[in-house]
Amino acid sequence: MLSAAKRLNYFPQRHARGLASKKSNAISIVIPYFTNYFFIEVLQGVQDKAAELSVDLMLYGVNNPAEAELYLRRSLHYGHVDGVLFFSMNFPESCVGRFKEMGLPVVLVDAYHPEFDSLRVENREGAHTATAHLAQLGHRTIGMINGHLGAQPAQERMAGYRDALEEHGLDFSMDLVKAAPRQRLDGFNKEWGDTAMRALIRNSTPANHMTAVFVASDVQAIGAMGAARRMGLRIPEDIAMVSFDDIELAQHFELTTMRQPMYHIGALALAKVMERIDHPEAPPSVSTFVPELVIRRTCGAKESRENEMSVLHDRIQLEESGT
Amino acid sequence: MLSAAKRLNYFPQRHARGLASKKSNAISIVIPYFTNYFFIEVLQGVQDKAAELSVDLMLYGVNNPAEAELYLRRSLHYGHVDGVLFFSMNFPESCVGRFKEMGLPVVLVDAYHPEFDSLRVENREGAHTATAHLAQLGHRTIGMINGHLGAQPAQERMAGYRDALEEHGLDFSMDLVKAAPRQRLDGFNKEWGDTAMRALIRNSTPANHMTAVFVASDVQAIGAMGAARRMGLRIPEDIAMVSFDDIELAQHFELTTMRQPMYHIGALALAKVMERIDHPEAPPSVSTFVPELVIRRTCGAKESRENEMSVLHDRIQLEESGT
DNA sequence: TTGAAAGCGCTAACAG
DNA sequence: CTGTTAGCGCTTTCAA
Repeated sequence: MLSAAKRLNYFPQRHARGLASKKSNAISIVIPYFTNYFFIEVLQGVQDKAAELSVDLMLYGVNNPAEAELYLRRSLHYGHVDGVLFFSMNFPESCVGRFKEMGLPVVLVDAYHPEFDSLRVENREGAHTATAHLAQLGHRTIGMINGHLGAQPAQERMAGYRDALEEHGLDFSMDLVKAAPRQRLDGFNKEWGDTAMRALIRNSTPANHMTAVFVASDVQAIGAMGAARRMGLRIPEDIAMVSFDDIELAQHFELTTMRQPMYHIGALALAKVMERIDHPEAPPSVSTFVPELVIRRTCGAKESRENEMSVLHDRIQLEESGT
Repeated sequence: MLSAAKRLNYFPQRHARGLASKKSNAISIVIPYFTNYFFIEVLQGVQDKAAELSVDLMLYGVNNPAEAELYLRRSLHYGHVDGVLFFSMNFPESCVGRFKEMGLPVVLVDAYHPEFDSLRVENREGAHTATAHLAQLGHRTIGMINGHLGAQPAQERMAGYRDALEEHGLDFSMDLVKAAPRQRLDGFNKEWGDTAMRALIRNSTPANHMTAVFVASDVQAIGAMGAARRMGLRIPEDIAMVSFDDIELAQHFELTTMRQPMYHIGALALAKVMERIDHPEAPPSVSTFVPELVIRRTCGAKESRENEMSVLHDRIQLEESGT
């Protein structure tokens, strides 16, 4: 007879069920700066996948590194979450052991640790492609606007930039690289793009005339374009530019940029934790996304084969590697 | 002796505590389109306040009206949440009774219902101010680019637009209003801004020449500016424009716009649910924010007294009204 | 197969 | 004031 009552408008009580079954059907997501357009688009992917699988999402936005650790510990101890998605930050070494002991699944997004599943973007390769594109267009003095070097993506993108310069026999010099100081969003914001661009333009001498710049993110590129305009320089005629991310706005600004399948990354990240929950013993897997060059106006390459017509064709390499 | 063990690295188990105490220390937030810049900024406020008060946030992004109701019911039945923040949608009448019965606190943001706490933005008054500003600048034919009329803010903003026209002895005509069809983000997106602007410009005749437009949101305004530029019209010289929201990007585009204190709204919303949890019997309260005109470039008013210098001075009227 | 009983780890109410 | 105990509403296990 109880089952009869259950049939109609009955929902299990979450805490009771959680206590008894030791499962919560929720995932916590620890993410920096979700005010950043990049993360928004990733979040959308996570959210849609979560809805599809009916898992609840606990949102922890972290505004500084200390908070990240706090939220991780909370996710652990509360035991209220079946897994965690950890975004774009260095996973604190101090937490590795505890997560392993408790068997709490973690998937790192845009980050890496040998002990956990991860979902990486080939920042280095992407930056290389971007810079090489500029070099192939004939530019000999290519600057770079970067984020704070404490951020892993910033380091990787600089490495790729450097690779490309070397490959094309161009000199690398920190005079041409404007890395952000520690600041809001690790410098991945319009303001730093603006400031850095002005500095780059001021530094440019007739002897060493900068004609192109690789910008580590689209948001910075937007700021940089503003700065160039105000200083009377045209993009791409005076300074060619390629950036990174391909956020929604990139199209509006006609940015040539390295596309990251953000929505897709988010969705896959969620799918991965769920998978890991079901198969705790599988060896850590790493999925790698390689960003794609999308040619629009800012790079000055008129002839564009891929251009807007390019279908979003995520080249995903999935390599499962044993422990 | 147990208390000794508790002292060191002990965290209560969430579900056990929840079961026993019937409290979860979590709030669910039901929000549409969080991919919209407006909501992002609000969310940031909610999140920061939540961190401050150590409450957890369950994120439910709704992509269509049916989902909203689903998530509400889930929040209710699961009993896993101490309150809910409901954003910018019509609160389903079918849920009112159940929330009241269960005594689950709700606060509506940018929405209204007599039974619940709410936190409203004076859309109508804001739209009025925006349109009146244009009229005072001498414009006689002022168009409007709006979102989908099913959305409450869209209706209210149109009403305010209409008020201002009447007040200045100008004719209201649906020929001058481009309301979005039902679509992504209720038409509050760049694409609709673009489309609507083109339509408005095409419709403009020498006899009835549109010289200004009130745009219901900044994002749409960005699209609209693109359209105008492509059609060879200058903003503000050929078409003056004022929009709504004052998202971060508004500054970059030099939009004259109605500022809403989004971060503040988010933070206050969270504070309100917490307050309501502690005082379930207090009569529903409604807090009203009135948007402020921020004069930048797009309206063509060269002389700007307020301008960028205007301090963010949220005029908040708090009127507590009995049931 | 179906139904009763024993916890899950806490909090709250109660007794000492 | 401190220590003990009875549930909270489920799932799981075990007996019928």
